[in-house]
Amino acid sequence: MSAANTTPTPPAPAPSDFIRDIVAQHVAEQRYAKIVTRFPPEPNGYLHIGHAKSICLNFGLARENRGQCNLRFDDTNPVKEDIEYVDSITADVQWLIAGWADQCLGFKPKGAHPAAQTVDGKPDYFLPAIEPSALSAQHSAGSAAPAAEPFFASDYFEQLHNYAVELIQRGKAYVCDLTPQETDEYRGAPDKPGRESPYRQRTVAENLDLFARMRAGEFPDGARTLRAKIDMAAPNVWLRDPLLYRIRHVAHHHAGSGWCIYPLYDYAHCLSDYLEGITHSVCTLEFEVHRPLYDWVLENLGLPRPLPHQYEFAKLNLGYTIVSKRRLLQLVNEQVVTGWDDPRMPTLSGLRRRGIPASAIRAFVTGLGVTKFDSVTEVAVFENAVRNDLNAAAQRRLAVLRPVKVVLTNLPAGETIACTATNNPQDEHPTTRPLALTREVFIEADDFAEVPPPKYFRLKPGGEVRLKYACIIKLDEIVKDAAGAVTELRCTAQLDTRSGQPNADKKVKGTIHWVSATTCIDAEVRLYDRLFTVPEPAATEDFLKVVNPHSLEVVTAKLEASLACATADDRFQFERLGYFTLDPKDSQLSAPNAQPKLVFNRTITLKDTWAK
RNA sequence: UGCCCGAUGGUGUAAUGGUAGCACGAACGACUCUGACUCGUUCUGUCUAGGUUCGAGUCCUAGUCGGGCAGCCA
Repeated sequence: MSAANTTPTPPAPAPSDFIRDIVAQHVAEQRYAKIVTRFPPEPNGYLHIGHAKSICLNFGLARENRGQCNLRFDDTNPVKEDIEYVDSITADVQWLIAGWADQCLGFKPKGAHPAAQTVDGKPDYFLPAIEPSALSAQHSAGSAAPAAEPFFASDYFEQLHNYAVELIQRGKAYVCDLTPQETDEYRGAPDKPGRESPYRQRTVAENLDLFARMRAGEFPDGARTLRAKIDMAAPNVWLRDPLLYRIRHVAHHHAGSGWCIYPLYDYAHCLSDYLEGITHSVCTLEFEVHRPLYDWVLENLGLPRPLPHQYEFAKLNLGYTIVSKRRLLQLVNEQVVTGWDDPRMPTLSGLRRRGIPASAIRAFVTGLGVTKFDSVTEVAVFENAVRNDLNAAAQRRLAVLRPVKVVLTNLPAGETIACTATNNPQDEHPTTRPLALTREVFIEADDFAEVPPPKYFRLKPGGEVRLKYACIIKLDEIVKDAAGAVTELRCTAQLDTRSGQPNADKKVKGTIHWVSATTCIDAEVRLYDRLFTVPEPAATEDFLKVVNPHSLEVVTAKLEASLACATADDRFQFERLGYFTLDPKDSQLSAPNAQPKLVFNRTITLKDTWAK
């Protein structure tokens, strides 16, 4: 059974925050027929843990109000975007919400564009999501996979263009010939009003003609722009005749080669929301000063349907972590990591490959709350959510990372003693598996000390320790090679201390893990540690200088034989060590005519309160 | 220094004019065939100054500190 997708969502306390309160009030007032939110990434990088907060908020809002949340690519800048990112983002979102908010995910019919309609006698465009019931109906009808895809702002270029023409006709927008440098100068400064462009008073006819010629490709990049006519003296600089369209003679990864003018965020985003019937447009704090512009565009077009509104919250900052697509791209480009999905990366792909369940990420971000306070969350909170999830989900196994050989001198070679191990003591009705104790076993190097520190519970000269699920052993003799290195520990096994035997209840202070030297298998195990050495890497002068040089250590470990059948969906706890999972990329489970190659990633260590 | 936003233990948050609570963390202890889990005890908080009020973390004013905004990025 796969632990990856069956981890039950923890009994989440009904979240409450200022945005949910607003939505709840709108629901109570019946302001909208249905709550519709959206998650609008730009396809210029992979999604990371910070996006998880936004995804869970937007999909949570939809889920809690029987609404919908559209996945929409905010792809209005073709020079920075790529189809690779469209695919990874789509997969990551679906992974994160799987089993939780699948029914809320808004897709549109493949290839669909907003349809012209009439509302209250006014022309309008609308592109609603496919009803989830329609999607599942197609499934059960046995037809091919429903032809659905995410939303793309670039699918609205035609409508956006029509709205721009409308704005020009209303005298609310004009074509400006200022160069980029001049535009900056004319804008003024936050504490100094700007100056009006000399092109501001062009006639509607002139603007219409020029805008048409912009679209027709008559002018080079940067020669002209379309600008909103608002107020060059506004204290909010985003209201100083902001740019609506710029000229870029490049093809678009989704829209093709039909355009050489592309809309800017502030113009495209609010209208994309409107076209999809979004009711609550939730974004991060840095867009707060853009909200008046969001409202201005919609209000000045006289649109017939209820308008969406923007609400802002503080994005996630995590200790010892970089949450910035630009900087993560740098880590990839400079090969500090092996790729966007390197298990040390805070990307959703990296976390997934590392073995962190989606349910743990959801529990983590849900517990954070939603506020307008710019904060930094300690990694311990995230790690706690991961351990919490995995403790309940993971199958226990025995594995030795740094082996030391132990010989049980009173056990004849070739004899095996059958033991029984518990798969997960957290289960209500735990299952078991057989384990074989043999004359030679491996134990963890850390679990033996010739000169033990105070309060050392493990194996020491003359001391006793329990081999978990087997019996108590006593260390009689330490064998070393010529160089003085320990080669073998000779012990006596107290077989009557096994479960079910007369002395089973004998207590020793320490219990350690082990594997049979004759039946164990070898595997590569990758031990990950945090990628940065300081709590706020983004705040340092050069974050590449605080990369942890020990973020990855690779060992060849000895694993109990049952692990040979592991699958990439399994989550394991190697007892007393931590949580591990098969690396889905580098493991070769069914290599023809060859031994399967097992590569395990350490997801996270167990908590260790025995400080060393 | 123009505009906008924010401030509750070490960290993240709750309390919507009426007992400052929860989680993480830390310390100690109990339990333990995982030094895990679980359980128990303890620790630390309303930025400052005024005002309104029977009563203020909450409302008002001023200040302090922090964040954001001057891309033809999103």
